[in-house]
Amino acid sequence: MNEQDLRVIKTKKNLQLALIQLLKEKDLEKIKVTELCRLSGITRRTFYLHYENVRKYFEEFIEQLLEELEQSMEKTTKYRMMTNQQLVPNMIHLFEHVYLNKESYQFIFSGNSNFAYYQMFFKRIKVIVKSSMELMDLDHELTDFQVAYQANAILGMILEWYFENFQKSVEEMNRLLMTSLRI
Amino acid sequence: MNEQDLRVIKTKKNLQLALIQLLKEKDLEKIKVTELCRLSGITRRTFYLHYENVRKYFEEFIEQLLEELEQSMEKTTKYRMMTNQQLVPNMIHLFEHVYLNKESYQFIFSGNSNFAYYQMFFKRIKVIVKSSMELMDLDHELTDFQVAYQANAILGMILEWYFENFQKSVEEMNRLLMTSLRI
DNA sequence: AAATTTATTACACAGATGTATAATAAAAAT
DNA sequence: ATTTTTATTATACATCTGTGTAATAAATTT
Repeated sequence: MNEQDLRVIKTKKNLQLALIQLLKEKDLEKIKVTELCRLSGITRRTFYLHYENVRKYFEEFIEQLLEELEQSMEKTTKYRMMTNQQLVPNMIHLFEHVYLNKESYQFIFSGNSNFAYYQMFFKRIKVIVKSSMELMDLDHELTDFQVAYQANAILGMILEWYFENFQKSVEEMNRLLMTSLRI
Repeated sequence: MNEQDLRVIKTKKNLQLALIQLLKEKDLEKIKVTELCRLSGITRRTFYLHYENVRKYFEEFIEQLLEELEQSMEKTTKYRMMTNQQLVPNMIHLFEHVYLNKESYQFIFSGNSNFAYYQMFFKRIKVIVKSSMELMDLDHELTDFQVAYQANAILGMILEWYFENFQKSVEEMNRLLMTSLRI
């Protein structure tokens, strides 16, 4: 499959439009390949030529989010390095990114979602947190478990935010993260 | 449905035996209701009279694990309260419980698993961590987000342990948790 | 603009899901 | 021990999944 081929691009665009619409209407687990294809006007056979199953399709969808998330977190680290300042709430861009992509996170964190998606976040945030921790704590030797601890702690706050239906503001979340980091 | 009814008990027992066997043979997502029923000698109709779908069935299975997990974590807190000692590695019983139930956790944390199962752990550990934090830090006012942070941090270590295929010993995990708690 | 490549379709099939209905058999209540 | 209750079964049906094959049409290459 040539991802540059106009036909492929068109197919995937139609598929994504259908997905976004269906996500507004119904639960993740209720979205069938059949329906996705009917709505996007492609045949099921075409879908299966691209993806093994629905989960693999969503993973591609999520990969796009991860790119953005990475950029927003690196923004924070880079700024700290350049100005050599201590971390303050308005330097954090993570929650801003999450809030802007609320709808997507709403389906990723839903109970019907697949654990593989969460793992994608866990793994990516670990990489980011690790390089950030290494830059800040040059003297300490870091284990993978300390990184996993910190990375998942942050994910815990996002998850809690999701459970509270994103009621707290981005600024409030930034402040809350700071208090936990200082404990 | 009367859960005490001998017929129900028999049905569920047969189902669980079939599940455990199938989990050894194949991936979680590959286990079909049809197969589960064929192996346990019950009809598919009976299965659906008890559970909405496979996920709901697993949730019941996991609930049993959560009971044990809760007890092992409370053991730690209670001992601390009684002896009024500072937390030391050999007081932690959490990882011991996880290790003993390795097989179960292996399927809960697999990529094919459902995020709902993880959420069950998240929610339960939050409750436990909260009461533990409140007992220790009587002066501080706790937000749900601080609790979520700590609870998920611990889950992060378990998750990392799973990814490393439980190579580290229970004692090592206890020590590793201590270092992260002190950061 | 014509030839070539290849993504998409149309159609078909075995097996799975989820649900409905009446018949049956096993347990509980009397 | 008999009656009553109800969990389980047998059977059937519409819909969905995942895959195979040959025909078609759209894009790329020449």
